[in-house]
Amino acid sequence: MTNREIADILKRIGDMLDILGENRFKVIAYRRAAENIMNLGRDIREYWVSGNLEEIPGIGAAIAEKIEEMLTTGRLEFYERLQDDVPVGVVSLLEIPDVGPKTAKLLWEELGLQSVAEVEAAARSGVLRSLPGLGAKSEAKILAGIEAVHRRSDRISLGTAWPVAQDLLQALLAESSEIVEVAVAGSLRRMRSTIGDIDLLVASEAPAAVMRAFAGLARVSEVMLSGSTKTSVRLHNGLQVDLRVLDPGHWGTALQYFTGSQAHNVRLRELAQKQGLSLSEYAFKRDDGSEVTCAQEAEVYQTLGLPWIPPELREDRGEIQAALSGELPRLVESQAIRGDLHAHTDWSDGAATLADMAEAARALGYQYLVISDHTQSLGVAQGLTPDRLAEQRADIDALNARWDDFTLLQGCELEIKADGDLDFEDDVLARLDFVVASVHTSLRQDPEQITRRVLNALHNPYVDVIGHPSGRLLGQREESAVDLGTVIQAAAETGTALEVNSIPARLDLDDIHVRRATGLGVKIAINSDAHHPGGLENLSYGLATARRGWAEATDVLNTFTLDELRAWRQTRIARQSNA
DNA sequence: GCCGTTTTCGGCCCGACTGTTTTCAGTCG
Repeated sequence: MTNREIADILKRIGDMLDILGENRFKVIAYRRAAENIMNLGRDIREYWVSGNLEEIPGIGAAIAEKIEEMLTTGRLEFYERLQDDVPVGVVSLLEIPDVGPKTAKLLWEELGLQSVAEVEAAARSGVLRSLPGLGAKSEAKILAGIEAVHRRSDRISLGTAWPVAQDLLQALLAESSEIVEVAVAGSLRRMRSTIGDIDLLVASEAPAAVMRAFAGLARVSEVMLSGSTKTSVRLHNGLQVDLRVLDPGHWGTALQYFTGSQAHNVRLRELAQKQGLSLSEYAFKRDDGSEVTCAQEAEVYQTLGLPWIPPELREDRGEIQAALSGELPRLVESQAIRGDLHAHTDWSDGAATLADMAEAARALGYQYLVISDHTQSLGVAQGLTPDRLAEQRADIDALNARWDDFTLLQGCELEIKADGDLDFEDDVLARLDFVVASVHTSLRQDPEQITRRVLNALHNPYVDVIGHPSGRLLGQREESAVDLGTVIQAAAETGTALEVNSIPARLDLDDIHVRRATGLGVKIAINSDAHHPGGLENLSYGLATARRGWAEATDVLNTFTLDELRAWRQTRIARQSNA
């Protein structure tokens, strides 16, 4: 069983116990364990084999025993027995917004409903309103929630949400003069790869006026909810946006709170409690009722004796412990990026010329740009033959005479073919300045096969980086079956770098595997994979993903100067060729 | 069910909003 399968079962156990009305801390324990397993970045079997399951945060003797049973037998008796008490179909009712454990239990016990479809039918026929505690409004709300489920209101990508949020902030500032501070909060500020809804935060002395202005923005199609501190709207494009407006004096606690994550906040509040403080989005309260307010976010952490923690780290993945012991990473920043190692031109499937891509990279302040057009076997992308590659080299050399502060490097995005062979012979690769090798075809191979392909590329001394290693396309395609744990191990041995591809639908490697890779000394390359000049700017999303993976500048290949980059490649080729 | 710069037992975050409520439960983040 995979990490995800085990985590899914533990999470569902949490849901079942919740519906049964079990001790809520037991429920939280199962959910926390599931979350931490999803965050591992390595196969849970490794912990099991070495007898270290209980080293995973949130996993104690009881859950460790259950994991062991699942890994040994592929089943879990406890889970199967629970299904006699709560059918899995009842758990699925929790997917409906505004239906929680109590309502799910009610619908099941009173009406025998065990699927979203059955609840929908019951709601339409008007029987839900007869249940104790439910009325006509609740019935309508449940129906609306089910329609939202049907619309498959999937999470949207970071690259979609970020510009929308910036636009909304600008529009809000233009509409209202009563705004003291504005910020993006929530998972968007933490730069998660996908976003459920956009959270905006405003500090103002006139909240009602600000919220009226917000509800009146042209992009807003519907006001879903409005209270004295919070307004939720739906935009014409279907996105949900929550706006909170708070007093400027409470800005620090509010920004901290609404940035989350929820799990991070819970940890922080537990820490506060140990210090005799109660933390809310408004203030710290002491037992005697006196308050400590924070106008700046850093003051919140300072009050608890912590350094400020960057939003990208706030996922309860050990950041508070690291902050307590003074071991927070010094995350890589955009100024440290000296170049981009993966970009396409009209020589293959890009939209722009070599010169246009180069000038765009130079305008970003880069020292170098690697042109990595596709190679011959990727026909759909007009992949280059060795001959075409030689012609391109002449053009690149000619262009390089233009600048003394910038260098265009010739690379390629080398096909790792379905049988594991590479698309060029070594003598062709040796003439290039840089090589990114990627899988684009036969992504549905079984784990052994596709992992062997990537390992083969890793062991070629001329391959510098493995491009978008998992092959995922967020919301469209699951990652391939490639065993990233094995790939990362091998990269640590060969000295090959792994890419964090910055295309918003990819963000691949993801944050969890970045952390695992850098922890083993593997260099990562944060690349735009741009197919037009504007695409270079997507690199900020890859950078954020790397930061979420605790990456420091020294972990990132493209913080190197051009000389360092060349030396790195030469040294690695020499070492790997002798190995 | 997990966990420990007070604890191996007794804790485990905090508030807004909604609906069906005569004082609060449920859900959400």
